[in-house]
Amino acid sequence: MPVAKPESCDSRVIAHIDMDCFYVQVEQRKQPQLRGLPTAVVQYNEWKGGALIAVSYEARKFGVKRSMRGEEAKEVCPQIHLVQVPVARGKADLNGYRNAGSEVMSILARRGRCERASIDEVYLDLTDAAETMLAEAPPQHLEAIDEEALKSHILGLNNEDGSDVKEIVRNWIHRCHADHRDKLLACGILIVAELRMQVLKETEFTCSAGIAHNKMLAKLASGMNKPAQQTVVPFSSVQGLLNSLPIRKMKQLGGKLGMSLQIDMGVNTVGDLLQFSEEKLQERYGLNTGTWLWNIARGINGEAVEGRLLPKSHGSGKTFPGPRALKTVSAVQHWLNQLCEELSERLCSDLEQNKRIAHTLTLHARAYKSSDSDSEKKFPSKSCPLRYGTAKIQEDAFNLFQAGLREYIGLYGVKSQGSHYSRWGITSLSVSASKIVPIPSGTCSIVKYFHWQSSSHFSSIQSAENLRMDATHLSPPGNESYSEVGLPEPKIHFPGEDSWIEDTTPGLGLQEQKINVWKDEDLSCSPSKKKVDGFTEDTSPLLLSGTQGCLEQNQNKQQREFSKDESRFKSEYREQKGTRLKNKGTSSILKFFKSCNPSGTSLSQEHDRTVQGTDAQLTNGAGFQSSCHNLAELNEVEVAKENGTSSHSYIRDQDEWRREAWSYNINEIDPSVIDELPMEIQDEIQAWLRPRKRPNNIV
DNA sequence: ACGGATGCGACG
DNA sequence: TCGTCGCAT
Ligand SMILES: Nc1ccn([C@H]2C[C@H](O)[C@@H](COP(=O)(O)OP(=O)(O)OP(=O)(O)O)O2)c(=O)n1
Ligand SMILES: [Mg+2]
Ligand SMILES: [Mg+2]
Repeated sequence: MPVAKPESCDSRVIAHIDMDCFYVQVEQRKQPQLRGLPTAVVQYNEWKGGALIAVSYEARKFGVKRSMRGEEAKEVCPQIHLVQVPVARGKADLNGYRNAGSEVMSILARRGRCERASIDEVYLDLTDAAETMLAEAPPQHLEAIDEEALKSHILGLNNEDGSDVKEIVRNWIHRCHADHRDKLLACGILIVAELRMQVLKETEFTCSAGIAHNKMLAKLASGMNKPAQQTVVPFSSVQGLLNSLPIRKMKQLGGKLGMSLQIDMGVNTVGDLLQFSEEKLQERYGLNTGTWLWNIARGINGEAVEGRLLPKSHGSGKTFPGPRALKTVSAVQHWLNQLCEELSERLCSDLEQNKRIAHTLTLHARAYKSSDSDSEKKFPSKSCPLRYGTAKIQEDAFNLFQAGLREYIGLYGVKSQGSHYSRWGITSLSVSASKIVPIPSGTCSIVKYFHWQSSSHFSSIQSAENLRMDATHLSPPGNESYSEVGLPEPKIHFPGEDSWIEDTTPGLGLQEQKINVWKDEDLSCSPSKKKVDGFTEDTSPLLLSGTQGCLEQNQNKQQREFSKDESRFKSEYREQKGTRLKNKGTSSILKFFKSCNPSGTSLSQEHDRTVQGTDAQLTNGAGFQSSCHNLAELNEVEVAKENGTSSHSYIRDQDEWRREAWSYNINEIDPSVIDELPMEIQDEIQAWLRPRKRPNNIV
């Protein structure tokens, strides 16, 4: 499964940092009186006290475990404090934890490349920082070693046996005879200790860390001594560590693969893997996995730490177990609306804070079918272009659901829902947004070039044509092959339920309105917005809801400044196949931004991946106040213009879609702007220009 | 079918 | 690509 990479002598300094009982700490920061007490975070208190998803170390002493029920926990630890996960829109709301995780990450990213590995952990590549320290201020010459560093656990050292451990650690850090790799790890110890102290000081959270020469070992080490400790894996201790390590403890081997190794191959420890040749492992588990296993057995893991602080997707979902399964279309629609509302908020936050736009909306569902106790059938996932705006997301998600449902039902006969309404039940629903790319807004001159402009409030009602058109307006690298599931199709009739749905055939506008009305009636749980006019879908400004990292806020201010500019910039991009700019690769622009954006307070790393072939067509009303709202409208406006000026046919094949999405009209770019760009960018742009003067691909 | 809500990567 | 699956926190 995991991809393998080579590297004979890997001397990188990699750290893995994992927050201690993270959700608990987040709640304890909110309620400091809970600190030091046995505490757990539960979600959905109603049933058996809710399920535990995080447990404090005090509570763990009593045997309290994750996935216990609240009531169980009370049994083994009567004094335990159970804190509920916040609920919004009838579902768990994890945003507080996400934001807390972002706080931590912005600190941990200070000393080297940082990869968000989960909501509470990151990998760091500290190689450069360690090398620099070794050259400029080697630990050997330091008189005072930080106390936190002295508390490190160094695998393979004679510690844990009584004598003065800190002295031993101090000696290990200081010693001059160490080989280069150990010296680098010694630097890693100091850097990580410092980072962890900064995290504690600035967030009040403790964390634990592993420091090693690769991600696998660092991850392994971070979990060995918790909480609030750090563990180092010198090269010399690797084999000893792995030889006795149960195979399931290795990341990626905790499931079927690990079980297969154990049962089919008799591999109980990672060391047991050494007996098998790479070919043997490949033969059984495939080329990639085979090589990966062979390497893992030897402590080799060349996977790079990706520089990515932000998630690649956003999802919102809920399960409806057993008797609670959704059995009517309107119930599904209700919950889809909730999920989409949350998703839309988070997309809006992402846009504001990180200037990123998501391009694909996906709906996942699970269903059971009690027709002939043949339950457990796969409900197909469906995706479509993502249009911003809560109501649009809701509408599109609902259409995706209907498309999935038609398929799902069709698989065993469309007829059956006629007389006795469907026998299906939806046991889980989720919507997610993916293909998230930064809005290109590179150098200062480019930023100036993009005048964020105001847009008036248009109706959000869209024609079916536009619904297709705006799909690819702002597009991620190479996508745009979308099926028609996003198109409004005749609604399925479910007699006896959802009566109003049956007469929504004519237009989206009607349906939209009805949805809103329905929402208004039955959705009192949604606090912020009460005004629903048929058009403006979501008037609650997301800006107010965020407890967002202050880091990005600065950039928002910057954008607000630009947004005051009334003038308008517009360009269309046209690009030919083959000259498409890649996210990674040899783009000079990419290199340029990489070299000039080493530090920064924003979690957004847009500059590292600028020039996605998209263009900023964003406009913005009064400041940024309604930015999210306007974005959706803007898409439509631009599309409409596009239609008018270039007379596109909206019946095009996928290839045309692709070109469309990447295309722009170079003639509308002011040449003088190019002169302001750095030379290496100018070169590249000049290279684009010539081949670009070509006839259009459009009719 | 009460182990929920998310998120990532690889496969075909 | 999309959709499915595995694995993870
Ligand atoms: N099955 C899981 C595992 C984790 N989490 C959430 C709650 C945790 O607090 C957070 C981090 O997961 P960890 O595995 O890192 O566990 P903790 O941080 O809670 O404890 P530890 O100190 O062992 O890392 O993710 C979750 O919701 N569901
Ligand atoms: Mg943790
Ligand atoms: Mg974790």
